[in-house]
Amino acid sequence: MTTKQELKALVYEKVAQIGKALSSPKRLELLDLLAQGEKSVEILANEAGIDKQLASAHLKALREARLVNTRREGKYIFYRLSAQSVSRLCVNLRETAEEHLVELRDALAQMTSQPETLISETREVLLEKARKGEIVVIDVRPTTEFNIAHLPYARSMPLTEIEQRLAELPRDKEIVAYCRGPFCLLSEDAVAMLGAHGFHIKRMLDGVSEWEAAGLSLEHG
Amino acid sequence: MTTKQELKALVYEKVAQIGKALSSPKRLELLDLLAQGEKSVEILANEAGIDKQLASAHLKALREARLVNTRREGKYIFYRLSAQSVSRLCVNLRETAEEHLVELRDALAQMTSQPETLISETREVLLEKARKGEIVVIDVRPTTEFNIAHLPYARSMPLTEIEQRLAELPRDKEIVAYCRGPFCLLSEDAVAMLGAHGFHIKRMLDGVSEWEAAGLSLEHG
DNA sequence: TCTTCATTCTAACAATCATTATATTGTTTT
DNA sequence: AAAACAATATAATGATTGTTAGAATGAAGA
Repeated sequence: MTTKQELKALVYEKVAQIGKALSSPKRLELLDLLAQGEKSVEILANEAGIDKQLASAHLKALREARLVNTRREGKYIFYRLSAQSVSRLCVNLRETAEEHLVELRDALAQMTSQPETLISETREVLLEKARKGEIVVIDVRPTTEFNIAHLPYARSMPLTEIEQRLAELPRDKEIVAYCRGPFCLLSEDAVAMLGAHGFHIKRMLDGVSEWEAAGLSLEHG
Repeated sequence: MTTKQELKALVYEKVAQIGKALSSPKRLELLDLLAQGEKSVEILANEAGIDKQLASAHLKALREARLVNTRREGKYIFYRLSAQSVSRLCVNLRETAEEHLVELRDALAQMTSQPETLISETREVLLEKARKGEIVVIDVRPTTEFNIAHLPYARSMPLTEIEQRLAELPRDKEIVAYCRGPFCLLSEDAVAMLGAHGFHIKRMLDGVSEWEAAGLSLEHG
């Protein structure tokens, strides 16, 4: 028979298993990517900049912690977050890290070349401006990710296509770019590019996870 | 010069550091204890059932992740959570673990000898009943923890003192006991003891962290 | 100085990591 | 159907890191 004390130890062990899953930088990066929608191992490996078998090993750890699920489609295996609560936990972890670790805040500040291009409005104000058409919100992630979920009133404008599609963007309005979240560099690149072409471009750090974790709703499809 | 890619890796590394802090069962137990209020290393070691140098080592890891702070008072060094966001993160981690790991739910169910003594009301209903005096809420943690923070309308009735203080408890009303949280065994013991004496006793799994994380307010002092 | 509380150091052991090589599984071709 | 192929998964490796217990060191108070 298992004593209460042993059960208590077991219970903490299980929670620690989730903690362990969140204790590797690469796994956190994979989770951030998965928060954008389901992806195959190959895509995840490419986007995280690691090789396939390493990605597979990390994904196995995440699967054993039940943070992700899989689905087979032909040769490919698609991974996805097993629930929305997982992305909320990731956001919570990141926010707590940001709150407590100065080095993290410093590194994040260094990642933004032009801090003056960061928007300062609250999410609600931004949403209202977008609704009224006073600003144009562009989603610079790949189209597939946009199609799964995106911010209200956002227009899909993948970083890879921006230069060919400059004509679609207004020159008299402020443009706000966003991407996968505060650690993603896509919107940073978009700001550099559109800024060089003379647009009024700013960026926001939220991705869909952060937006949703703040209690705001997304658009799908 | 550090490239953007290196900064990105650094940033994930820092978040993973928080994850690492949360990846050991003993550290999670220490955090749960600290969520009740500040405690010295010796007290923490005793309550977690480990020796001082091990407690000290784990606390060092938590301190390096900036999840806890210290304060010296004479010979003693008191540790405390560095912010309320830390206990919220712990609750979030535990809830996500509970949601995803069946083994955890099973173990938790086994920890409760009499599942029928678990209350089923929502927090709001319980609060209202306590306000009206329809039930008596008892806090079975040590008095020091009660004094730092406790649930509204709760009465301090440490497990160690219950048997001497039976006369203070009503026999015609439902009594609801709570302790440090869902993994704590104090309220379970209180139910066994008061049940044996013929009281209408139930327990709730919330501790002060869970209560507060649910957006409800606590009483202090 | 002696006692108590806490930390640090050390060393053994266990767990985790990235890498390389090999195996599995399902698809396509013949 | 068998063979070749592509996408993942697993196994084995050495390097690194984490855990733990014991002994030694610090720091404060009596």
